[in-house]
Amino acid sequence: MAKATIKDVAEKAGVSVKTVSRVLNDEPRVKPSTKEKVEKAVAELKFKRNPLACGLRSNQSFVVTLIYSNPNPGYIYELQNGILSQCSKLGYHLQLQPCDYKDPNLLEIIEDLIEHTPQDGLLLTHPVCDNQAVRELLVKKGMPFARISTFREDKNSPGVYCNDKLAAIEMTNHLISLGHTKIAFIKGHPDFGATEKRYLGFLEAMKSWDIEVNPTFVKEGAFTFASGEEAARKLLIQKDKPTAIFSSNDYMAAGVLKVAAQLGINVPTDLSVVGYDDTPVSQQIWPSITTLRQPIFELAQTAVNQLVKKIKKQDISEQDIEFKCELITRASAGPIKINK
Amino acid sequence: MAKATIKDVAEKAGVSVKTVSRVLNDEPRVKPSTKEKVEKAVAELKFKRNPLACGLRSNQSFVVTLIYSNPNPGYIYELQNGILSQCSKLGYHLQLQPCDYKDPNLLEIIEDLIEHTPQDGLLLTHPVCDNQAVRELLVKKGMPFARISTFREDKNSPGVYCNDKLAAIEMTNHLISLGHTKIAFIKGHPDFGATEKRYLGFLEAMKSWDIEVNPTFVKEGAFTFASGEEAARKLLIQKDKPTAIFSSNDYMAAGVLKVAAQLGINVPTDLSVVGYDDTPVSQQIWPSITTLRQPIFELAQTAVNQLVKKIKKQDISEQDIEFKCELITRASAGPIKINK
DNA sequence: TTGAAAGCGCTAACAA
DNA sequence: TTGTTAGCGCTTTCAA
Repeated sequence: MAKATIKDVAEKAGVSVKTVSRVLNDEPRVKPSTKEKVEKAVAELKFKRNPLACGLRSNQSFVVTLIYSNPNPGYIYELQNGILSQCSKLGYHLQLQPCDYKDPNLLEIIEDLIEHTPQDGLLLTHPVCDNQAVRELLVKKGMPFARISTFREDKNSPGVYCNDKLAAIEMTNHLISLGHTKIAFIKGHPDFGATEKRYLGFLEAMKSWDIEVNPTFVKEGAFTFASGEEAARKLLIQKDKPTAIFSSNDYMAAGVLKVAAQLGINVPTDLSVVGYDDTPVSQQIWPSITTLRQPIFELAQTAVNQLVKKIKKQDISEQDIEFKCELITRASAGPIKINK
Repeated sequence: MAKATIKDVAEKAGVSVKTVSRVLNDEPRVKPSTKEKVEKAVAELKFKRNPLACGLRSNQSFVVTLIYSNPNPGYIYELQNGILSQCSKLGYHLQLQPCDYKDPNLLEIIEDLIEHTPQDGLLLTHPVCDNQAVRELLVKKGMPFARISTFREDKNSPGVYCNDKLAAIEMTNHLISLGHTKIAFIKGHPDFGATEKRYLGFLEAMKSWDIEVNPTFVKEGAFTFASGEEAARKLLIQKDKPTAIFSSNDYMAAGVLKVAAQLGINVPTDLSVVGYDDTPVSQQIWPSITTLRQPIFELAQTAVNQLVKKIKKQDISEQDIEFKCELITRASAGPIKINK
C-alpha cells in the first residue's frame, strides 16, 4: 500500500490539489461543502501530509530543538515529557541538543546547529538561556526561542520560570513555623541563577520574622551530594549548631543526611533538613526529604506554547510567565525539640 | 545571507549539480581532481545539504525513533546520550516516543507512528522490544529496528543486551567472598525479563558454592522503593535473619536501607545490602550502595550502529551483542561479622 | 472560491 | 567520468 498523496485526495474529492492544500492548512475562503468533501477523502484514504515535503516547500520543519546542559536526569526527563506532550498537540517534533554550558565553543555549536539543521525554534533551559551571547546570536539570526527556568528577563524572547525566591520564603516560613530559629542555609552553585534567588528568599523570610541569620550558618555549596556533605560537616561540628538546615537542592540535602547519620544526629528529632527540586532521591532516602517541587511538566508545556506563538508571529500576551513551587512535606523536617 | 544550495556549489566548482551530489554521497566514479574542487567549494560556501530535500527525494529521513516505556529517568537519560552521540556521528537524528508498555493501544500507536512520521528505523527498549506483536508488526511493515536491553532473541532484528545472569552471579559471589551465606534475594517486577535472569544468576551462584537458599529469604518485589521496603520488613523481622540482601535494583535496595535504619540494624556491619543498575540514588544515599552498572551509553551506541546497518541493508555480523555489567563496590556491603 | 503552473533542494534514471 | 532531465509531495504565486 503506497501512501496516499495529496493528489490522490484531490482526485477522490474531485477538486484540485490546491484546494486540498487549503483545507489542510485551514485557510479561509473554502466553501464549507468543498471542505467537507475533502475532509471525507482525507479520512477515507487515511491521508497524512508528508512533513518533509511541507517543510521543503514552505521552509518550515515543525521541529523545535531543546538545548540543555543540566546534570539532573530527573529534571530533563520530566521536561522532555512536558515538551513532547505539547509538541504532539501542536504538530511539532522535538530534537535534542545536549551541551556543556561552559564549553568555550558553545556559541559556534549553536550557530552551526541553527545554520544547518532545519528547525523552527529553540527551547533553552538554564543556564544556557541566561547566556547573553547566545541570546544575542539567536536574535541576530532571527531564530525564535523560548527560555525555560530562566533568571534573566529578555524583551526579545518569551520565558517561563518558577518563583524561586517565593518558594524559598515559603520553605523558610515552614521551618520557622515548626519552631526553628537557628536555621542554616547551604547555597547552590554560583553559576546558576537559582542559587541567588533561593538564598534571597531565605534571607527575606528570616528578616520578616526578625530572626537574625548567623553568618556561620551560611555555607557555599555546588548542588552536589559531596558539597552538601562538606557544608554539613562544617555546620554540625560547630559548638552552636543549627536545628534546621535548608539545602538549595535535594542532592545536597542527601549529603547532609549522610553526615547527620554519621555524627549520630537524628533527623528530624535533633535536626530538620529540607531540600529543593523534588528530585527522585528525596523519596528514595530515609528520612524522605521535605522539599519544593517545580511544576516542570507544566513549565515545559507552556514554554512550547510560547515558542510556537513566537514561531507563528502571534501575539505573546505575557513575555515571562511565572509558576509557583509546591511545598512537599516529608519526614526530614519536624518541630523543634522543646527540652533541648 | 541565504543558505548555499547544491546549485551554488556546482557553479562555484564549475561542475554540474549531479557531480556535486555524487561527491556528497561518496559515490564511486568521480575523478579525484573533480572531487577536490567540489569539496573546496563546499567548504568555502559552508554548504550543508538540506536534509528535508534529501529525505523527500530519496525517501529517507535520517531519523530514528526511540520507543521507551521505562520509569527510570537516569536510564533513559544515559540511553539518549549514547544514542545521540552515535547518531550525530552517522548523520542521524533522534525522535522520541515515550509510551506505556501496558497500553492496550500500543500496537496502534506504533502503527500510526510508522505510517505517518518519516523515519528510517526504530530503537526499542525493554520491555517494549520483548513484545512479540510489536516485533511482528514492524517486520510486516518492513520497518528496520534494533532491540536494547532485550531478553528475547529474534532472528529478524539485531539487539544489544547486558548479561544479567552473569552479573548476578558476580554479585552473589562477591557477597559470598565477604563471608555471607545467609543471603536474601528480592526479585523485580515479573513483567521485566531482567527479573528472572537476575534471580537465576543468584541461584546459580549459590548452587555453585553449595549454599542452600532459604525459601523464606526470597521475596517478590516490583522494582519500587516501597516494594523493597515491604520485602525488607518481612525479611528482617524473621527470627533467622539474613546477613546480606541482594535487591534486584537500587530503588528496592534504598527501601531496604530505610527499614534497616528503622529497625536499628547497622549497614554494613550487621547487614550487607546490594543493588543493581547504579541508579543515581545509589551514590546519594548513606551508606552508598554496592551495585552493578550496565554500560548503557555503549549499549546505546552499539544499538544505533546495528540499526543503521539494518537500515542500509548491510551485513550484521552478530545479531545479538552482549555486554557485561561492572561491579561497583560502595559502602553498603562488607565482610560478615565474626562474633555474631 | 478555485485552479494551473512553478519550484523548494535534492537525487534517480538515463544519456553522453 | 560527467551532465541532463524529471520529479519526490507539497505550498506559493498568480490567474480565473
